[in-house]
This record gives sequence, C-alpha cells and structure tokens, in this order.
Amino acid sequence: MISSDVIRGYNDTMILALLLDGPSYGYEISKEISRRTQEKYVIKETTLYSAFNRLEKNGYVTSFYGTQSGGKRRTYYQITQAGREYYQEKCREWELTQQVVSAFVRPAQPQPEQEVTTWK
Amino acid sequence: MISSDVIRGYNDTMILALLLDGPSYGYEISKEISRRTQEKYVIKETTLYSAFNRLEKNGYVTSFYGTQSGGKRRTYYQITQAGREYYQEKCREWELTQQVVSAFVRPAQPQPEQEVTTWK
DNA sequence: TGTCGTACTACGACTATCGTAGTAACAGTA
DNA sequence: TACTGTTACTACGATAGTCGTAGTACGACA
Repeated sequence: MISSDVIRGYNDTMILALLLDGPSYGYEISKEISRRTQEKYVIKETTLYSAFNRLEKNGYVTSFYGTQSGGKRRTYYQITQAGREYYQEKCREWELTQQVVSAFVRPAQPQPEQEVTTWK
Repeated sequence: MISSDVIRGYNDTMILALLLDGPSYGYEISKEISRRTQEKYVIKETTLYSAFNRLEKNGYVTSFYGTQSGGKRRTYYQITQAGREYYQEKCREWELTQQVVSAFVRPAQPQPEQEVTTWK
C-alpha cells in the first residue's frame, strides 16, 4: 500500500484516465483504481470527491445525474476537451518526474558495514 | 521545470540520497539537485530547510556547524542509520509508485475526432 | 423493521510547499 | 570606508491537498 503523499499530484490524472473510457461516478472510479493497482493504491473517498470538485471547477469534467440502480442517486462525471488536454500534459510531466526522481533513487543493495572514508 | 506538487513526498528522499555521499549543507544540496536534474527541478529554499528540520526531527539526519569559508556559518547535515533505512524504504516505494501511476498514464497519441460510442 | 450496500456530503485538522522578507557574515571593489 | 554581491540561512503567514470522522439518503432484501 502506498502513502498518498507520493501519489499526490496524480490523483486527478488517474481519475481523468478512467474517464477517458466514458462517464463514471465516484464509487466506480474508486473501485477501478483499486482493481487496476491490485489494491496497491486505494483512494480515500474524501480525496476522490474533493478531486471531482476541483476537476469540475477547473473545467476538466462536467457532471450530470444518472438514473440510480440501487442505492443513492449517482453523480456522473464526464471528461471535457480541456480535461483531455490536461491529462496529456500530465502524462508528459510524468515522464519528467520519473527522470528527476530516478536520478536520486538507487536500486536497493546490501549496505557494507564499513565506514565511508572518502567524503569530499 | 516541474511543479513540486508531483515531487512532494520525494524531496526528503532526494536530500537523503545526496547525503549518502557525505555530510552537506543547504546551499550545496540545492545546487546539486539543480545540477543532477539539469535544472528540471529546482528546490525552493524554504522547502529545503523545512525538509532538513523534518528529517532531523525524525532522526534521519544529525546536524553540526562547520567552519565557514566565505559567507555565513553553515549547518551541515549528516545521514543517520535510520535515515539510510528510510531512504531504502522510499526507494522500494518508488518502484511501486511508478507501477501505480504508469497504470494510468498512456503515451501521448493523436486523438481521433470521432465520438466514443462504446461506453459500458 | 432492521440491516447491508451504495453513494455521497460536511467539517475540521494536519502537513508540505511557497511567497515574501529579513538577517548575518565575509569578499571584493572603488 | 562604503557599497555590492554571494553565501547561508530564518521567520512567518497563506494555500492547497489529503485524511479522519461522522452523518445523510436511498433501495434491496430478509
């Protein structure tokens, strides 16, 4: 399980990615994120709905009420053209982010017990 | 240039990575991050120093005053064993993060103008 | 009637980052 | 001596995203 501090900044992107396949709603998005990541990342409800509000405020999604099928009335969200563009932008940014962070992350290796004596 | 919202959660890791090579101080760390990322990511001073405080509070680094060589007295930071372990942990987490985010990021491709009609 | 599952909504706390500003010390130049 | 530049922080308040907790609402089923 991943702490969401490291995902922060990509929650919106993940949601938009799923909306590319068509309109969806909170509960379904949440389940799909869990499924796609094999439960490695489970988005919190409050995080998800606050993301929806942010996305709508920014014009990246629009919302409408669907016909419910058991349970409370659903709010569906649909991605807009601006949303698609924002998504593409974030995808490109992700490439950069990977480069940047990878420059500091070393593959795990057994640490020798000796002391480091070659400080500059 | 990268917005730090996406790096958030890895600033501490980057700093620890540099401290693996030996003690260092704010200004030098800052310059080294810029250098290693070819200015793709430039850490803000306030972010950096607040990270130092956090790392020290958590026992991942210790600090001491160095002899200055032109300019104000420097505070040097040295990574601790706990810091090394935390760093390794974050490196493993980074692998997971990459898997998770990559499951939602698609390579940029020209979007066809047609409408999507295969909503589930 | 009560419980379960779905689907939110409200609210306040926390934390990392950021902008702005100020301080301090020394070096070099005029 | 005064000024300017570079190094090296330090303080403070604003902002934004996430999180915990709690509550609401609706339908299905027993």
